[in-house]
Parts: sequence; C-alpha cells; structure tokens
Amino acid sequence: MPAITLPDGSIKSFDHPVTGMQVAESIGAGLAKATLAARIDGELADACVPIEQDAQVALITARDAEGLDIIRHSCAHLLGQALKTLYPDVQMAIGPVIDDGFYYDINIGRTLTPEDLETIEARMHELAKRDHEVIREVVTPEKARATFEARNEPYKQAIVRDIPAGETIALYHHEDYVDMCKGPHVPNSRHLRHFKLMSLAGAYWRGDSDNEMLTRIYGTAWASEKDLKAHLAFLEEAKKRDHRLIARKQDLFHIQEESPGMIFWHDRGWQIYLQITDHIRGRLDREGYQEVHTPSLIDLSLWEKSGHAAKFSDDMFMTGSEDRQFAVKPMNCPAHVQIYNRGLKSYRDLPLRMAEFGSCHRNEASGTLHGLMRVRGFTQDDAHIFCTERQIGAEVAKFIDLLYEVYADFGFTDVLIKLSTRPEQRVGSDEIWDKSEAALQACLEDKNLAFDLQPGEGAFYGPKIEFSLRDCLNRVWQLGTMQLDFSMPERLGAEYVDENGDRRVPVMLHRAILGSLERFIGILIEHYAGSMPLWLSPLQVMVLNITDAQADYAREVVEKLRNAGIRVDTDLRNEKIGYKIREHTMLRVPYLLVVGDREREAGAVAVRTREGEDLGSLTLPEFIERAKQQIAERN
RNA sequence: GCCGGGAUAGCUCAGUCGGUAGAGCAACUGAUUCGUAAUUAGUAGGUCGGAGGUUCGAUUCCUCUUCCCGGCACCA
Repeated sequence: MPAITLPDGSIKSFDHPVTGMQVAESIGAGLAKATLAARIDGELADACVPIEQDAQVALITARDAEGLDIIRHSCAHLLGQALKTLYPDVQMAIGPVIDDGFYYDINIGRTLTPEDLETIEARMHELAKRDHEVIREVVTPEKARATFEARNEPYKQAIVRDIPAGETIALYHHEDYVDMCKGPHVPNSRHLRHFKLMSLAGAYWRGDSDNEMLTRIYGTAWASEKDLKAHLAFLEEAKKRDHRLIARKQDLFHIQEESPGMIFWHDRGWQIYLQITDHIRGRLDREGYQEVHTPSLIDLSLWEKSGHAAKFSDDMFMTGSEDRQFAVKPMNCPAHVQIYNRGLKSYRDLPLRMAEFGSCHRNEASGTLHGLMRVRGFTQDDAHIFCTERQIGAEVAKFIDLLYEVYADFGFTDVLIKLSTRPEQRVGSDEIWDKSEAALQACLEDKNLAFDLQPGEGAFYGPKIEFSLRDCLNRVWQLGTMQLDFSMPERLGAEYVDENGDRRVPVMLHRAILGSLERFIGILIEHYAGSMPLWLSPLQVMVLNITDAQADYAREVVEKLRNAGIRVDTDLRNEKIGYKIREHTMLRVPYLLVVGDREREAGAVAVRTREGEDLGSLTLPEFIERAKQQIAERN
C-alpha cells in the first residue's frame, strides 16, 4: 500500500506496488510520456522499478540534469546496438557518460574511419526511430556472466567479475542488444533523438597503458535539437578561439619541426610575455620575494640527490661534456636550494622567499605536445619559500591571497581548488606525509575554501594544493600550485640555526601562480579570443592616415603616444581607410586612431575601438589620459 | 609513448584513377589620395614534409621516418 509523496508535497496512495512510470501516468499522460526515470527516496531508479513502500518520489524528465545524463547513457547503449548490427563481432567494453555526451570503448578488430562513423550514426537514428522499449532485467552474477560468455563479450565478463557480491546487476535489452549497467536508462528509444557521433580515438582498457588499446567512439547527446545545435555552435566558437590559430593571425609565435614543443616567440607575442612577467615582478617585490636566476645545465648528480633522476630521468634532456653528464633543468627547486645553502642561515632569515622565472625543459612524450598548452621548453613563475614549520600556515595563506589577486588582475575569478595527497612512489616518511597533508588541509579550511581531495595525486616529495581556472568557455585549466616539502631540504642539506643555536632543516614551499608562462598565455589568448585587454595588448594603438597629407601629423601623434608609454604604430599605406580599419580590427588592435585633415587642424584623433565603437574626436591629451587610465585599471 | 587521421604557395584549401600542379587571400609593382570592416590592373611565388623502393616516368602506389591534428596514458 505505498503512499507516494511528490516533490510538491502532495501524496498519492496506491493499493498495490507501483512503478515510477505508473505514478507518472496517474498524474497525466504528458508527464508519463516525458518520464525517463524516477528518484525514489533520493535514489535514481528506472521508471519500471516497482515501489513497494511509502516513498518520496520525483519523476525525472529530460529537463532535469539527471535526465540528460540518462539520455546520454542510453545513447551509449544505442551506439552499442548499432555497432552490433553493423559489426557482429565487436566486443563492448565501457560506455559511460561524460561532459556533453558519452563514449563507448570497443574492440572491433579493424580500423574505423570517419565515414564509418557516419554509417554508425545513421544506423543509430534508424534503430532509435523504431521506438523500441528498453527492458531492464535484474540477474544473478552467474546469469550475467553466462549471457556475456554466450555473446562473446570478454570485457563485460571481466566487469561482472569485479562487481562486489550482493550488488544488484541489471541487464538492459534494446531489442537484440544486451548491455549491463547500473542504470537508470530511458524506458523507450524514442527519447533518443538529438545526438551526434563526434570522433574516434584510442583508449587503453581500464586506463592502463600496459593493457591493450581499444577504439573509443565519442558522441554528444542532448534533450532537444536546439540544445544539440547550440552545443555544436559552441564547439565552432571554441575552434575559432584556438590560440594556435590566433597566434598565427596575430604573428605572436611559431613552432617548427626542428624544435618540437618549443616556442619561437615573435615580437608581438614576446610583448605579451614581458607585460606578464613585469606585472608578476611587481607583485613579488611587494610580497617580499627575492628574484634569482639559476643555470639550465646542472650535473646529473644533483638530480640524483634530489630524487628527480630516479623518477623522471626518461623525461629529462641530457647532455655530456668532458665525461660528465648534465641534465637540462626540468625544474628549479634543487637550484634554489643551492643558493639557499650559500652561507649559514639563521631563523631570522626565514621565511626566505626565492623567486625565478625559471626556464625549464622536460622531454614530454611526443603525443602530448599541444601548442602553448603542453610544451617541452617553458618558463615557470616559480618560487620556493624556505620557512619554519610554524610559518607554514601564514605563508600558505599569504600565497593564496596573492594568487587570487593575480588571477583577478588577468580577469579570472572562477578558481577551483584540489588537494592532492601522497602518491605510491614517494620520498619521506609517513609521519612527514601525515604532517604535510594535515598542514595544507588546515590552511584551506582556515580560509574557508572549498576543495576536492585527490588521493594519490601529490608530487613525490610532498602533497600539493592545485589551483585551476575556469575560462569563458567553461574549460578548466590547472595553473597554480602550492606544494609542501619536508624532504628535499633535508636531501640537499638545507639548514638554519634556530633560537637555541641548534641546526634545523627548513620546510620548503614550492609555489607557482601562473604555472607555465607559455600555457598561461595560451589560456589568455583563448579566454580573450585574441582581444587582449589593453594593458596586455602587444600593440595598443594604430594610427591611420586618410591620405598622404596627414602622414607627418600621424608620425607626430605616434611620437607623443610613444613618449606617454603607449605601444603604438602607424599604417601610412596608400590604402582606403576602410581597408586599414578592417585589417587592424581583425588583428584586434584595441584602438584605431584615424587622422584626416579635420583632426590635423584640431590637433585631435578620431578614436575607434576594435569592437567597432566610434568614440568620436578626442584631443591627443584626452586620448592619452583615457588609455592610461584603462591600462592602470587593467581592463 | 600508444591508437587513428593528416602534411600541396606565407595562410586557407582544391587537384592529379601515375605523365613534375591550381584558386582565394597575403606579398610585390603600377594606377588611384580616397573619412570608419576589403579600390583596381598586373607580377612573382611550390624539387607537393624527408629518405628509400616499385615504374620508362612518383606529388600520386609501397616502406621507413619527422612533424602536426584528435584522443589515451603521462605531467616533478
């Protein structure tokens, strides 16, 4: 006799067990038609699951976030169904929901082409249009295993073996196709209409590179055709923002075959780089950091002492000279300890904050390289804070404040935090790890910052807090880091003399705000779609003459702007003004100053922005004032 | 590194079922001196990523290789 309490508080009593679908039908045919699943006392369940006891029930439709996930999950099954009709021998592995869609990993024993993808997608649409019921069947582990053995599905059998005893196992039948899933799934294939197969990729079985590689098919699925179209349009927009494309158009940098993963910065790109480092330098000054610079080549023995060689020697560039082996610096910390170690330090010297725009090289696997985002040669806005244990809390807090401030300076406010704890391969005792992890966690809690825990993801020498940004396309980028290290100072012999005259080992905080300058610039380019804020724009102003008659006046304007500290150039070509405006607008130069006879007579400039806004005629001092203020405000 | 795809003019791309390539934009030269997103005419530009093989002949077919793209694994 279940009494069903609905989200609006109303109660419906039944004299027999009911399913979520029956509850929906009792409310209305429209709702029943839209119902994908039910939430029963907080748990998602298929619409066909009987409810025997009194329960809180909410019906899930495509309007709910959960409903969309269900559609995506069922689309993965639909993909499986289509694949099986086209390639009966295909073996199915896993088909989960991801952001915006789903994928399925399969072993198909042949190469799929993009054309195959079209065929498969067409078959999916055919199958979905049959409006077939999706039938859920609860089975024993034996039945599940037997089913997948009979169907020659070794991956599914392996998954069944890993399901803990006592857990419900459900098979889902889509006509002849059988998949196994926790569910819930849509009750009928008519809910699956707005999807598209996106791409093919390789993926290791169980995410382990020692396992065989499967074929992964990615798809996207939505509740409506409008949502699907919007998503595809969003992807188009993201493509236009690709920093590699914009960099080529704006002549910022290039990469060439002779030095894969390393950046040739052109004048314009380097201007951006310099503006960023200048800005950071100012902040570091204020925060009491000292800036240092250390060598790129250091004898391998130091990396052996630090522990880097043991874990990363394959990823370090090496070079030999006179029977000695040198490693190209993959990070700066051991070098900073060398500076720290010059001269005995007192507790009075701590905290000692040592910063470097450290040029590092790592021999990243070839398949990982990606524009500025993943490179082999990069520069970190790195610093190491040597301090006592008691100073950790204050230093971490001070750093977090600085980091938020700097992110805001660049226009980012959405920061995500993760705390990564001890990995399997590590140095240092468990007590030290306990202490370090607790210290970092306490800092975050003191500041009331929400964070996700990532067990096992810490650096080999210590736990870390990772700071990520969400950009205007909702993508997340990891940039900043704060790593607590009790081990390396000891390994490299760092010491200080405490109040009692005893020698102690300092704690070392590894920290970066932007991470890699290269990557950060890539993120900026994409975030701003190439329209850098005025203070970062390599070229801030372009002066355009209408005819040769104003060429001298244009040069005069440029000189005055340049003296005012503004990055400016002229375009005096014999082209129509519309042509020049179009060109520099597309290059995203923030201000175009048009000078014709009228402006020359008045000592003025006609100001136009790259957004196409006409600010009218300003006197030169007025314009300089405006620009300087905007630069100071960094917007 | 692994799986799949790709590499043709500075850029974007077409093309050759094997007979050494073409467009638009950019560049250059000339004419035009023009008021807020493309004035016009002409010229030049490529050992078709690299090496080897098959062939009378390879940019095209095959092998190897480098790099790039999309993922996966990795990321001190």
